[in-house]
Amino acid sequence: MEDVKWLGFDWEDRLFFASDYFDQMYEYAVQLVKAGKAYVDDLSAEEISAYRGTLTTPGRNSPYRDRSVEENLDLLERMRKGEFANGEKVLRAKIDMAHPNMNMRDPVMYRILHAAHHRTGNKWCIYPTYDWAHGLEDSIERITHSLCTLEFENHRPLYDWFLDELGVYHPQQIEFARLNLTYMVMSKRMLKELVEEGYVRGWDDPRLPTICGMRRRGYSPTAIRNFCKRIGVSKVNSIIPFELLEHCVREDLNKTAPRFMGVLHPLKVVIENYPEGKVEEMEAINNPEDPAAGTRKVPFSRELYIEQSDFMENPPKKFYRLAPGREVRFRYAYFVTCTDVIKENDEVVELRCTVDPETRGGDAPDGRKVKSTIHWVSASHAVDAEVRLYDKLFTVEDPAGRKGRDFKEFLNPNSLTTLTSCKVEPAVRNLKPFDRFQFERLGYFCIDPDTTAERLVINRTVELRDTWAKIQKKLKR
RNA sequence: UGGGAGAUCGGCUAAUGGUAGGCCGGCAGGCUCUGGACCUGCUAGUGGGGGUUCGAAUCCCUCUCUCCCAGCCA
Repeated sequence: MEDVKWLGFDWEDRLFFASDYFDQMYEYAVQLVKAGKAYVDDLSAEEISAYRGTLTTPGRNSPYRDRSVEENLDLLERMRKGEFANGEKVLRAKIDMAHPNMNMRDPVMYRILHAAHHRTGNKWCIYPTYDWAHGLEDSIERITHSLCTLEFENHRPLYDWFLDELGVYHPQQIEFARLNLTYMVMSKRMLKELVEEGYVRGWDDPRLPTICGMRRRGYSPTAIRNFCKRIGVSKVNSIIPFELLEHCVREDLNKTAPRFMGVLHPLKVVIENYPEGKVEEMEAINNPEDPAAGTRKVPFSRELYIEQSDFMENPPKKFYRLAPGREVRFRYAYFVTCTDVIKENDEVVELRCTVDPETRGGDAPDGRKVKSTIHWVSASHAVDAEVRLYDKLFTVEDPAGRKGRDFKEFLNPNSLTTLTSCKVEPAVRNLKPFDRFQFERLGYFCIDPDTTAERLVINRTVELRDTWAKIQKKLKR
């Protein structure tokens, strides 16, 4: 309920429980028995199943089907009173054991369950089945339309039958296709399995399509609602590309998320012509899409970190970022030229660079241009953070639809990557759990509730669209 | 093989007898202190066959394919 509210819905004082209608439902059952439309059956569950027939062959009548109204009334009353054990008797609708729709072959209405109910306690030991209760709740609440998913289409004739036989207010049941996402499972049963067997960290694991999971991942209510609007509602069984959801998330977050700088895979940079101990506060725009978001100060100093992937010693043609001898812009700071590369065992461990003091703020007075702008953080001011990167939970588009295969076979072993040596600008430390923001050039992120005074934990919601990654793929081909 | 439901660009979705449109993706270009965002253009579809009609995605017939149903689950 909390999740639904977070999504932006409010049912005001209209929170209803089926169990509030148990008395009324029982009265309705008595009414059907009196009309000769329901009977108490002594058959066991297995026997009922055997008597039901199959999809292509009709069922047989139960030997108890023709009990008198008086006997049925008496038996039902004694079921309610608790005179029988679980499974000993059921109340069934008397419809047609040869009906082509299996749901119409004398469906069970009440079964005996000696169990406490979370709202009615021990008042009842017989409980209505879904098919029996569903239409009654809708009718009692006088709703106009009852929406449900496609698999209940076969149940609509029964929904209609109960209401018509009772002669009560008759809402209309309308079915629609459930939402499916690529590389995901959506069924409660499967999600429960993932949670309970520890394949994910809980119902709010950011890899799950649960509302609390998406919230923890950093998806906004607006994004989720826009997504739902965009995909529409229909009766066609379809699978929506996960990428469309991500698109909607980016679309909203681009407009609303404040920007920060953070380095996921740090590479140390020393600015040789920048004095030791000097610190400058560079002015940065919080959100270029929203001038009202204002600006902030970001400290710049002699020792910085940049992203490892923003430097290449031997850059290919279309690589615009930092390389030996090349000048790029450090966002909101200076034009920086790489003068030297320090390596240990063939691995680049540090860059020596120089700044052009004339370019403070990020523009050259002589009008010269650079091919790219990269992000950075000041080494001495940086805050350490753990960043969790999420990838698709499954390796195939439709893990639930692989006939004869367990969906868990397709779990992506790399759906979670934890980075522990990330360096982020100091202002990020002021954010609260669930706050959403962008690390410039990297993607959208949010503060994970695992964050404590000692530990900053950040979830990556979704990457920015990455044109460079696309070019790289092309180059490989 | 009984019953129910469905089929429109690569994906999703509009058009209910009158110009097959939108979004996402993809491709090409523009712009840019985020290779982001934004802007422009292009791409591409009515499952097959027959019929009714001046005119069919839409109505009729037929075929094909897909999904759901044999819980005292929901």
